[in-house]
This record gives sequence, C-alpha cells and structure tokens, in this order.
Amino acid sequence: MLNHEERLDLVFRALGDRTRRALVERLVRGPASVSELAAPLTMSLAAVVQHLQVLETAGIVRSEKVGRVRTCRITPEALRAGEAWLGQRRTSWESRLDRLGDVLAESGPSEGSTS
Amino acid sequence: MLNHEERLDLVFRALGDRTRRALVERLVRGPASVSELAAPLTMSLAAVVQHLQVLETAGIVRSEKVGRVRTCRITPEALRAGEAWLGQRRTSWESRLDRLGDVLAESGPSEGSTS
DNA sequence: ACATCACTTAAGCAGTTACTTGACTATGCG
DNA sequence: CGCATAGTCAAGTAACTGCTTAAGTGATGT
Repeated sequence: MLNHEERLDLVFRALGDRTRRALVERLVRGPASVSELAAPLTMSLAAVVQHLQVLETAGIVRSEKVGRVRTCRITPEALRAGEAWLGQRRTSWESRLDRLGDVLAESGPSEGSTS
Repeated sequence: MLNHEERLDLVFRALGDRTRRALVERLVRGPASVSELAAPLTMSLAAVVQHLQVLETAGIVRSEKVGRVRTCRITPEALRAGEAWLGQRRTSWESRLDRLGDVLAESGPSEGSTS
C-alpha cells in the first residue's frame, strides 16, 4: 500500500536526478529496452537498471520482460500527480495574490495608501 | 551559476520530502517566520531551518531577516519550472499516443485489423 | 552444443541526507 | 541590566544514494 504523500515522495525524488529525467525523456517518445536506454549513458548497465527500478517503484515507468528483453514504457499517472500537486500550489499562491490585490484596490487608487 | 538541469535537480529533490512539501503548502497561503513554520512540526527548530535552506537553494523560497525574525515566502518561478517540465513530458507522451491513434485509424475502422 | 546477448543479483563503498544536541549570537522588552 | 525570544552554527550519526565490479541466469543465434 502506498498513500498519496508517499507516492509524491517517490515521484519527486525519482525526478530529482538528471539520469532518471533523461530516461523519462527518452521513454515519452516510446517504449525501449534496458540496453537501448543504457546506450547513450556513460554508466554501467547495472546502474541504469537501478535507476529504472526507482522510476518503476515511483509508478512513473512499468516494464515487462519478453524472452530476454525487458521493455520499459511510461505510466503517465504518476507524472500527472506531480504536475497536479505543483499546479494546485501555484493556483493557491496566485489566488492569494489576487485577494491581496483586491484588498489593496478596495482602499482606493488615490486614497490614503499604506506608506 | 546554476543551469536549467541543476535547477530541476534541486527543485524536484527539494519537493521529494513531506516536511518540505508541508512547508511549501503553508507558505503558499502567505509568508511566515521560521518559528511559525516550525510550530506544527515535530522536529527541532534547527532541522526546520535546514529544510528551509534546501527550499531556498532550490529557489522555491526566499527569506529576509528583520530584527531577529526571518520571514520566508514562496518564489513561484522554481515551482513553475517543475510544473513546466512535467507538462512538456506529458504532452510529448500524449501527442505520441495521438500519432499512434492516427496510424491505427488510417488502417480503417473495419478493415483488416492487427488481430 | 556452445557462445553470445540481455539482463539480474549481490556485495561493497564513497558521498549525501535528515536528523540530533549543545553552545552561541543577536534582538527586544520590562 | 537581565532574561526570554528567535534564530544560527558546528559536530556527530544512522540511514540512504548512486555508483562500481563480479559472478550468475536464462534466452537466442549458428
């Protein structure tokens, strides 16, 4: 079991690494095998597999093995959850600024200001 | 100096921690002092300050000290950068699915399908 | 059958993170 | 002044990360 906060922990932490973001960038253009994903990277294959596991436990990627090839693909829900969290905080912040603007406008543009 | 990838590293890593997300959630509702931010949390004040430093180096929060009180507030640009990254990858993924759908549709809805 | 390919698993290690405690430095207030 | 408030700084530590290498496992190609 994995609640919403735990999921966000895993998603944001997973994305907080260039290599893993690079993997995501490759995978949004379509599925790929582990070796295809590893090819452009300078690290060992084992290291790439470990990064993929991080992405997979975060729910960002899923993979299935056919024969000896593991094919990885994006699962967009987790990315959407991260985007949604950020969007909600941004709108919350913006609406606060709006209310603040309203209060300042209410005091009148030429009436006695705060200064 | 801090390039775009480094900034994203810091932003996503900063958000990959519940405590820091809680601090952000508090701060989107308006500025607060360090002790106000620490009050609802169970950890030491020093620990909260350390979390705030992580948020500040990520560019998510800025703070200024007046007298003996440090007041923290959100800087929304960094959050927007994270949201933008996620949004771009999502649309990239979605447009790929659209193209895939087009190709499948092109073969004709009642013509010989893949099965 | 045998080699090769595509991973998989495990161990180890340097560096980082998320805390803690304790000592310290300003304010600000009566 | 004297004392509480609001942080600041430095050390220490246990757990976690991001790698590495090396030794498997189980397809696949010839």
